[in-house]
Amino acid sequence: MSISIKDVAEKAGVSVATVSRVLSEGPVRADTKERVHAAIKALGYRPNLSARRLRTQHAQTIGLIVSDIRNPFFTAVGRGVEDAAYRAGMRVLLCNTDENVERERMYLRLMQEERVTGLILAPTLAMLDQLQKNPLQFPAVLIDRAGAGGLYDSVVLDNREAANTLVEHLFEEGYRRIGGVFGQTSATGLERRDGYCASMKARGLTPDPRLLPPTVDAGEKAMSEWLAGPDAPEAIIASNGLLLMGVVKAAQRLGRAIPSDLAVAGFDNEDWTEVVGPGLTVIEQPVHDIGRNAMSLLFDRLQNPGLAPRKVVLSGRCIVRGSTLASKPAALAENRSAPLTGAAAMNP
Amino acid sequence: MSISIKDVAEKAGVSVATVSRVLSEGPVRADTKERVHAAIKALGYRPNLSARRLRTQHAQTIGLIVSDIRNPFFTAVGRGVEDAAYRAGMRVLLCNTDENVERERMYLRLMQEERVTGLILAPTLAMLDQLQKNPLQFPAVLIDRAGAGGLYDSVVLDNREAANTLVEHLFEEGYRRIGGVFGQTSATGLERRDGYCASMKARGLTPDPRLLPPTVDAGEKAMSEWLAGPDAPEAIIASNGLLLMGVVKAAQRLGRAIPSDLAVAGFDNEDWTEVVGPGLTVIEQPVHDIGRNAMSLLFDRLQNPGLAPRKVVLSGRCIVRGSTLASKPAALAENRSAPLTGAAAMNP
DNA sequence: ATGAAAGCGCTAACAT
DNA sequence: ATGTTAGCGCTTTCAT
Repeated sequence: MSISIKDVAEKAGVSVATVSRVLSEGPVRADTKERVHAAIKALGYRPNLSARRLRTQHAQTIGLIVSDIRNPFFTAVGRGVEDAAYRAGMRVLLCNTDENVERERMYLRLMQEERVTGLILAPTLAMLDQLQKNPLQFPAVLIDRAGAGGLYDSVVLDNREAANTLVEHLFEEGYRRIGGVFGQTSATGLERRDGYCASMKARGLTPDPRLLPPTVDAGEKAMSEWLAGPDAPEAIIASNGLLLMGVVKAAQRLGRAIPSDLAVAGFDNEDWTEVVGPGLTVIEQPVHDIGRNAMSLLFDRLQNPGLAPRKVVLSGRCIVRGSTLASKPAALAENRSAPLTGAAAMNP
Repeated sequence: MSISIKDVAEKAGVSVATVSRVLSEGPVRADTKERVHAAIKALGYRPNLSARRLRTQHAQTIGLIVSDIRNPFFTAVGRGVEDAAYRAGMRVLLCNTDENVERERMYLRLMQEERVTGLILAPTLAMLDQLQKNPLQFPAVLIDRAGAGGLYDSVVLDNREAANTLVEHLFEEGYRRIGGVFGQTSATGLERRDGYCASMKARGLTPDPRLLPPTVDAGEKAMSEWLAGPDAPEAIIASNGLLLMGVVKAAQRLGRAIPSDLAVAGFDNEDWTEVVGPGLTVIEQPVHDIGRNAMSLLFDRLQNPGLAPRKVVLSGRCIVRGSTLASKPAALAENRSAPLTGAAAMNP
């Protein structure tokens, strides 16, 4: 049993109410306040947050559920959330679902049992669906992956635009057979795929998107097979940093030079994308802003629960590096304009 | 106000005690149990963890305080901890101090206010000191950075051995002017520095260690100046993944080729170290094991508080890649054996 | 300015 | 097997 407010009250010769007032900076005479502080120090008293929360019905806690803590995108977003939360005197409860709906459900339950003040959530596709049917009991903001739904506040990237930017850039550099690997567990992965497909078609090219688990290993495995086959692309787009890493690993393993054998572009401007090979062309997401915006939407909603759901759409910034800047013979470039299906047809 | 056990009891026509028994799988008749479950479902009841914790005096919570969540080493350790915790029915409270003693103290206070069951902590140097003077009120396990102190259980890498392994490897490859950058905020950084210095001296070489804040930027800045100066090393050791990244960035910025202009070795086998340049030689830490071992020590202590503090020392594995494998003329190698101070002296 | 007392939601004796 | 009740540590009326 640890030291309670009662022990402090006894030691200071006052009532528990007075101690409580001292703790909450209430009206207390200076000398009694001093006596109480002395007692607190002498006993090493620390308030019990469980008791306080139970009494006040105020958790002062923001839940943050992300799908993969190993993904630097989410750690960066987390920092944004944390900074804003602590400025507001709130704690952050960080949970990691591993893109696993089971765990996601478990953590959502936990959040409810903790009676969190609000929640910031990067849901899987499956969860996104459930959230529309069974709305949450507390204010929530969706990040990174909001889908179309209109029940929740959200802050996302303009994924279609960003994917289009990458396709456009590759097209202008002369690439035609442009493939793409996309995370299959998130609305974001799908949106980037859609943007890619639309952009390809708009240029008269045949899209070749592959949906994968958003992990390094899945990316490497899929790309290894793809690159070794007859329908190998001459440029590839990866929908997040983990898949991008997988692509690079596969290219290296197969001895494909970047960009001369394979041009590479992707999402997430992580440190390593700058130093690998000739540098990787990426869409940089305003990671910290995503976190901050999410908190800001959340606080607005806490103050005014009646607000209509808002969607904040941020833009990515395309950082062009050497991985997409092959300068090659025009002849080869000509060759490239053959539609992707042409080559694919060679492989019945 | 949310739904409480009382509402459920009323709806099911039983007492709150019975509901509580149902929740804790106590002895309840099958049909009443069913009625209670029905009521729970109908009302969407979820237990209030604050109340439960207050009553049971059992937080069922493991605190985890790390110094930098952006460092993949710590996210990986975190996963190990989380896995073990959830298997034991415990929650993890993850906090991130940014190597900032202020925040570290704040979080330590928070842990106490949450009345955590136990704590896993990667302390800064300054905190390590305080921990010896003012012991914590609850069981704690130090990870990554334990220093010499004997008050706490700890699980660490054999840092001196690992640093020696790197020096030895570089020496055998013919490098003589071997510099090192080490994190200045952790016992681990200092131990690796000491191991490096001892190993250098044992080979008749003059060590040139630099202590830095353990960040990419600090590493890049320091190395840029170092490499541009007259006492530039021909090989460099970096004491963690962030500094290692800084070294690589600096080398690239200055147009130094790896390994022909600068050999590079470091700690932490992150994905990117495999794909950058010729691949980076690194010490791989058993990251997941560190987390798991920490939890295991913690649980042992919870069951038996009287145990004497134990220190688990794990070994790193040296992964040799191209960044340290320059094959160069013997003449150059001869040149290299000139003591580092010789060159340094040219710069008064 | 301070104290007495109720009660937040829950569990665990102790009754029945 | 089930109900009654005390109390975990705290805040917050309501008195004084």
